[in-house]
Amino acid sequence: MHRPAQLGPPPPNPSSSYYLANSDRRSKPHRRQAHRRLRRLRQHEYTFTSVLKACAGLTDSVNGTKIHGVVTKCGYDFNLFVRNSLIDMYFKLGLEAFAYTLFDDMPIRDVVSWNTLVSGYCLGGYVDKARWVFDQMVEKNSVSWSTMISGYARLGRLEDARWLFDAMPVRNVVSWNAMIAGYSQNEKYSDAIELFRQMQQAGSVRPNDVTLVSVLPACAHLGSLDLGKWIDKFISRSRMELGLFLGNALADMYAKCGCIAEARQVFDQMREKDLVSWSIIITGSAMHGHADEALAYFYEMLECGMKPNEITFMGLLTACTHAGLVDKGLEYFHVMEQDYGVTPKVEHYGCMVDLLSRAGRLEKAEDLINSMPMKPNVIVWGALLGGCRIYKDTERGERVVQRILELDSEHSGSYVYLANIYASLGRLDDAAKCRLRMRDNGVMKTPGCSWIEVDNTVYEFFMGDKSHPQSNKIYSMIRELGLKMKLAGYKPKTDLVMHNIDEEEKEDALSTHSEKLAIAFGLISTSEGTTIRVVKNLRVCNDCHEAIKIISGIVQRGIIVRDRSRFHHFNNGKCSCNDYW
DNA sequence: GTAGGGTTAG
Repeated sequence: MHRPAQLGPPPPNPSSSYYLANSDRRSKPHRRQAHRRLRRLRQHEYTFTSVLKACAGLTDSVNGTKIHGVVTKCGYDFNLFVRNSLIDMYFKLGLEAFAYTLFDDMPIRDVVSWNTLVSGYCLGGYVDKARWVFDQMVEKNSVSWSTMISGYARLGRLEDARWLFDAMPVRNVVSWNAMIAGYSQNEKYSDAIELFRQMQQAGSVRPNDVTLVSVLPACAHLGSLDLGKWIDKFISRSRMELGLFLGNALADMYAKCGCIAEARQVFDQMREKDLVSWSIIITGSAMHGHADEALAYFYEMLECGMKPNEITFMGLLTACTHAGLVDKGLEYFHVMEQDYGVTPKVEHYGCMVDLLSRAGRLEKAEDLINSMPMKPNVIVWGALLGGCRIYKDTERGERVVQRILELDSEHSGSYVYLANIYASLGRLDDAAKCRLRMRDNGVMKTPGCSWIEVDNTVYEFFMGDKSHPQSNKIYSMIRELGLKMKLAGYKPKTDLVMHNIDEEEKEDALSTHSEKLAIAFGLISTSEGTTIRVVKNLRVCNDCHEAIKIISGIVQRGIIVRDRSRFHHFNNGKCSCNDYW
């Protein structure tokens, strides 16, 4: 690739591949000669186009421009294929001006040329321009449609994407993949899964590895283990190769659905592993609280000659956080830049503040924030606020709240925290004022929401939700459990609930938290002994954590809850996090 | 064999 001069002298007039095909039919030797010339031409074409493609993929603008020079010198720059590749390369290198000039100078243009232009506009973020060109195109093929669809999807304009998807005459795998990936990458996970189901119902197109790589993250986020397992079987059934992307996506799905053992199995099974694979298995172990394994994987990875990046260190630091390994965490934090050349980002500082705050070292956490080379964000301060809440350091907490509200006047957690502190200090007027201010500013608390999958369907529950058709049964299950739990000595931890309601209402509010509803639904709709798996969008509250521990003992079932930051495996009245989270 | 679809953290 770096010595394109070796290509040898070009055929006399390479841009004339069109006439070559129809000329020189006078005699056999002539025809043979022409044939040979054509073949040589194609060979050069092929070499140029694939080298240009490589430059585009590697974003290697130095070699890209060099090869453009060679192409011109050999007289190939008006060859249709080569010209298309050149334009595409320049778009992908971000050198739009070159691409436009080349496009304008084309003697002939085909669908591919126009598709390249549309794709180039999309890459530059000019979707509306792309759409204008697309609408003008007389001849369109499925590539044109898919290009437009993913152009919209990349910018989050899913409705426009979907409109085109529905409008296109013939859909192939790539069109389906583009739309599914669009949903998946814009966090519309249920839509991604729904469309995947429609794809199978349509039956005309068989999903390929790319389809699955787009659906698996959706399963991972929603905790849709049934579908994930089905995909795993589908992979072995159709003898698909477990390549890097597919293996990574599958392992991550298992890890995020609470099956760390299966994740490890997939990981071990993969013949090739890259940095992403290692990061997945390290982060996965961390989420399950298996800090030792996360660290072991880290060292194994180093032995394989992999260089850790910022994501790898996020995994390591969260592993330390969830296991309370403060000193280890500090050690890695210091070493990451010195020994591995990975500069800590805000996220890493956030992780460290979290680690220190949870361990009760609030002073040190605050010092760390003040020593940050960049501006601390709401997440970093929020981690400290969490510590203040656990260790009831109200003085520091108030100070932190001020800083948070300076950054984000709509930070709901701060208002709730402040109101609760005032209330617990008996300053009910201040508490009321705080809540009023919250309402006046239009601050909305993120509603707690839990998902559970039963019979291939993911059900969603909000706090106090009564929209489920089996609502009555769910609530009587909760009442029944409540009685048994009281007998087992459980007392609701009402101190973190809003203070403007009385004790009985507080208990009620607690008992209808979304995770409890989901668990109750799981209990009535699955057979005895089945493990219950719930995913929650926020962190599990203290009371729910206690309650679920007891429930797991009463019903003799494993209950696995994934909250915003980690996994809790409840069994026989205990939780895998050892109450440290 | 020039154009379109893909995994990890926050």
